[in-house]
Amino acid sequence: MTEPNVFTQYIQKRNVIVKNKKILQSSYIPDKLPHRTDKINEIVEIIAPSLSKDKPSNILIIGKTGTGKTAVMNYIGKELKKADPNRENCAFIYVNCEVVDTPYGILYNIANQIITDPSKRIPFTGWSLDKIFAELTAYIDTEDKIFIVVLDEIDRSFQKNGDDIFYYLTTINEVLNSSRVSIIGITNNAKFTEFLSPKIKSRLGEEKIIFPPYNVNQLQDILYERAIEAFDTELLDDDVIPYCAALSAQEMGDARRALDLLRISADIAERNGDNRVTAAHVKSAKNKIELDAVSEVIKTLTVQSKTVLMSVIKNTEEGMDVMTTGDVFTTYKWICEVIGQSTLTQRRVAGLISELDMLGIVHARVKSFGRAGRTKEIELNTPKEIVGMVKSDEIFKDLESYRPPKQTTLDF
DNA sequence: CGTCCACTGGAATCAAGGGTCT
DNA sequence: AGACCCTTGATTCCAGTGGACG
Repeated sequence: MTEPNVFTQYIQKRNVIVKNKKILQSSYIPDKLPHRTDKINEIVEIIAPSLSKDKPSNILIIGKTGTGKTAVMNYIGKELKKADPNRENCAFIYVNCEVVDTPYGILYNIANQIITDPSKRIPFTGWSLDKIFAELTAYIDTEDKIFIVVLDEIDRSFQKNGDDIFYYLTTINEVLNSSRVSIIGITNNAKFTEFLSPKIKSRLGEEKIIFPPYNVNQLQDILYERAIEAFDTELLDDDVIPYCAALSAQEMGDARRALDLLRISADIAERNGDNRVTAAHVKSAKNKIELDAVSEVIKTLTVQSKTVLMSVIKNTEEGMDVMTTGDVFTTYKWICEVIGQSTLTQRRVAGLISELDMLGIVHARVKSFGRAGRTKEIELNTPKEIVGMVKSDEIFKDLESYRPPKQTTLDF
């Protein structure tokens, strides 16, 4: 037995409901993907020629978040490895463009999955893109196989960097002698292709596969499939899975959400020391997820962004429900002065506000006040807990002790 | 109906900071 | 050490723009 320690009481108190946590993780690749066999077959049919060194068509996979796009591709990758264990005929490369969203990063990732020789690895910064292109192309051509490159969340990269890398990746075959590269792009933005240049558009979308959202029943099946592996299902109330499924079905059939919901519900139950998972746990799990999502975003904000957000909060507290860019900027300048931070230009602050809007932290709409000008109408759109979190941030500690200059006079 | 405000949105550019290469 | 390269955040410039006011 282990010696008693600070964790002992915690571990003992905890009821174990989930046998295997990993299975409920959305990154886990199950052996069975319910309601996706048709899509799997479709894709397999297209890329099967790669096993005999014939280049398959490029594929564009379109579908909302949590419709199983990534899971299906990873599953196929796993199966491909089984079919060709030594990567003699084809190699499967997966890059998530949301995680690495710079051209350099994407290329670096692809290259280092292909290049096995440690001495030839590409440094994570420092080279020119041209050089990586050249090096990668040369390396690929020393082999004689089909490279299947999966670019997940491909639209993220495109938004930031345009289509240069896609151009390179789709034209690479013209300079290759022995090997061939085929691209599988995954996007959740159906309109993504509209913004591509025509040439790349037709190349990338040689084959298109649409992943429709799951409906309630399908979500239930998916959850159930995982639940029997992960749980002692006796410990789940009967209405838990249907409830999780129903909640996520409202959110466009997002299976990832459904799984998160189930996992966190069980987590909360365990932590409370309850011995069953109930619908009430699901409810609090839902709240927790929503809150976590926002606080995660807040944490990664730059100092300047936080200051801008703080300005919006301050203005709201001063009784301004809606405000203009100018209002925010005034407060922003004031806050910067108090906490001793350099101020940005109004143009930049306006940009930061737009970013906060896109993140859903504030609500901003451009509105014209006629002759009184045109500006954004900004509203705070954040739960209390988050506001508290921002305010308690260390960078604003000077602000608390500081008494704001009286701007409005209210006589009682 | 035209004017004109107070910004917006986009593009080009800069500076700093990460790094490699010779 | 100096020449380059990429990324990121910030800056500068400038041509719009919706609609209340005159």
